[in-house]
Amino acid sequence: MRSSTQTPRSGGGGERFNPRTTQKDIALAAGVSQAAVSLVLNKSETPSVPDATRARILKFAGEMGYQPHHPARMLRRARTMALACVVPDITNPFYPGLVRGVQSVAAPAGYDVLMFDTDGREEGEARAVSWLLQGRADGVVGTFFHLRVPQLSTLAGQSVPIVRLESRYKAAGDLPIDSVYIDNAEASAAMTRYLIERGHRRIAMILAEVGPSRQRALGYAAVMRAAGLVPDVVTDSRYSEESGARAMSEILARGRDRPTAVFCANDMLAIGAMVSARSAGLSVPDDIAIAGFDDIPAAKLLGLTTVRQPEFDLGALAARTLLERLQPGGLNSRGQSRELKFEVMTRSSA
Amino acid sequence: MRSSTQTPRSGGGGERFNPRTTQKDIALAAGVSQAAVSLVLNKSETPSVPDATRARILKFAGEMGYQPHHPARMLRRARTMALACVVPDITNPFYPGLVRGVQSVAAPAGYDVLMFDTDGREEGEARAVSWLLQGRADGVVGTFFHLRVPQLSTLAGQSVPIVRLESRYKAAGDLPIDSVYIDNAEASAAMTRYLIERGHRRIAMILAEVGPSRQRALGYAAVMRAAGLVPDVVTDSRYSEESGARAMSEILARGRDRPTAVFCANDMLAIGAMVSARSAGLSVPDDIAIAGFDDIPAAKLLGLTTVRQPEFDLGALAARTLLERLQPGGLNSRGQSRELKFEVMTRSSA
DNA sequence: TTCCATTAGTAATACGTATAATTAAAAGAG
DNA sequence: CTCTTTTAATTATACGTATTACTAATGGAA
Repeated sequence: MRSSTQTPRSGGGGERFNPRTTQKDIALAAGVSQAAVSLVLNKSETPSVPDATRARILKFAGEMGYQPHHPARMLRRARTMALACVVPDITNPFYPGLVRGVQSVAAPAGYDVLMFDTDGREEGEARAVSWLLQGRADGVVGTFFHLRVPQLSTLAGQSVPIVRLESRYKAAGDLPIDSVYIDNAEASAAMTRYLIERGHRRIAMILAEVGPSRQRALGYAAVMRAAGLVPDVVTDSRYSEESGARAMSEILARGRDRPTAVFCANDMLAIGAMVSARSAGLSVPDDIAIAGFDDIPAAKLLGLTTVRQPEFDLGALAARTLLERLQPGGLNSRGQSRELKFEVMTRSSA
Repeated sequence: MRSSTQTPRSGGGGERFNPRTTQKDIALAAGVSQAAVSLVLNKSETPSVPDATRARILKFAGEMGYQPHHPARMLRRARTMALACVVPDITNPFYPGLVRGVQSVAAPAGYDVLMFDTDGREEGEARAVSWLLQGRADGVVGTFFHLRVPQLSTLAGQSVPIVRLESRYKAAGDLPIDSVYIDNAEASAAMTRYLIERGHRRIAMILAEVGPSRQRALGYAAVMRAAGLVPDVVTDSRYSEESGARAMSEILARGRDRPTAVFCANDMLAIGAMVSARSAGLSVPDDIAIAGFDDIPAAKLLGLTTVRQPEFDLGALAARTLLERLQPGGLNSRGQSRELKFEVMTRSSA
């Protein structure tokens, strides 16, 4: 019999790292089989294990600091207990808000939240999909600017439910792809009406190339035309401060017949526009009014008039929808599209 | 022989979900063993597999849309290819910045980034540790307000390297626990000197109970005393806007002999303080000057004088440190403490 | 005594992958 | 023609867990 000291397999080179405690180790210590350990650790009632043995196993598990090995569990249970959030840009404070909403529902249900940043580009979204195809999450909350249902169907076809953050109602399909949204066109229309009420006639809109800009532009243009005004749209590439500043400079470069109000497709653009206008020596809102979309935390601080999108609630609703899908049989129903309400937040910038 | 249609095991109940393609499926299709498939897919040169077979395997893998099963890989390789970020509060924009820094290094190296929110409470930090003990990440970048090295050593003892975000130089220990920091006491001293230079004599400081407040208070108090002034500290519970507003109300309630400047332990507190001062009818900086710490994006927009902490670079440095640790033999060296430089950003609020 | 039910477990297997150990066949050396 | 080497693979195993199917021992009923 070899020496029975407690150092299982520490190499000769001064290793000071303990190997992880497994169910096998506990089984050995308690003189039972690994299966017995697994039963005791997982089931609250174990008919086949008497209380004495049960207690012994639990005692050793505690003493040896047992922690279940997550990767092994994922493999065995075919469940990762994780939900993924696919977002275009974590830097945009709208998305951390969304993620918190997801977390607020996921955490109590025992789910982790993973984040994947697509950078708003098609290639990034494609990478997100193949990343998810590797079985990393049980469900996805995602903002996809480029991919449509066909490209997402590979994922949904692998029984990974998806909830998209959309900009309008989406008809149901066969696959477990749901959506949550606020009516972006109507929200945009409401903001445009507000600006017109405030007496503005020349109202420009700054858009980005992708994402919800299309719906937001639709509502704006409809109201403008209905009021006998001419829509005036400037499109820059991204939803960033830089894009907003650039678009605003372009607008200001027009000189005297420039608009009296600028409605930006999101708050990041609006902040960029504000900074640009101020550094051109203009006062907001006296010389030029500015409005945004999303109501990120900074909007309140800056007095930015904007459309409040309930990002936390959208995230929470999306997560709840996913959890329903993950119940037994939850994958069989058709896609749902769930609407939440927006609110026009009137502040000092318009 | 049973029917050999391509529908492996679709239940009778109208299932429309494909099972995932595994190496075994490819092996079957290509008429080789699973091991051959694994070799071809993982090694760029396979002496034992001729080019023809290799090509056939790759062709089938492509056609069948093979994606490696991440959980199985984690189990087999004993590597998760993920780094964890443990943060007190994702809502504080300092931390998304840190996370982006981590991602900027992790992603090119093939690592995912997981986020865990401790809510700044000891219990949350403990939960983070046991979560990590389940083998979910290969390394950790963490901000721990409560846990000290002994509590973290279980993790480090499991060969999970840790990089702490610290507020000062930390002496090396035996375990693979490193730290990155800016000299918080010195940064705080610099800001205090700046406020004194600007003519302030009655300077208060708003602190939170935990975290870097101690070091920041130290630098402030030292400079105040050296200038023959009396340190004046108000401590609230958290690093939040609400705490800042509450502390500021308390200060303003003092009436006429209130301070002329308030230095807040971070920007969230400072923003709360600003809002509170303004809603009390005071002008910033004319009636009361306000300074913060961190330089979150909103600080620039609001004109908040603050200490710039290079959060992105801190995250990137932390991630690089982890990746070094994850190289073979990287766990054997002693803990390092790496310093980055701060900068006092003077804006309109002070 | 024989049979069955209960008690208290254990052995075996599967999840998908990576890799070490092994082998069968073909090619070349002597 | 035999022996060795190379080629082209295969088989077996392990990672840690969960679960199904099985078994050995005991106790009581008929």
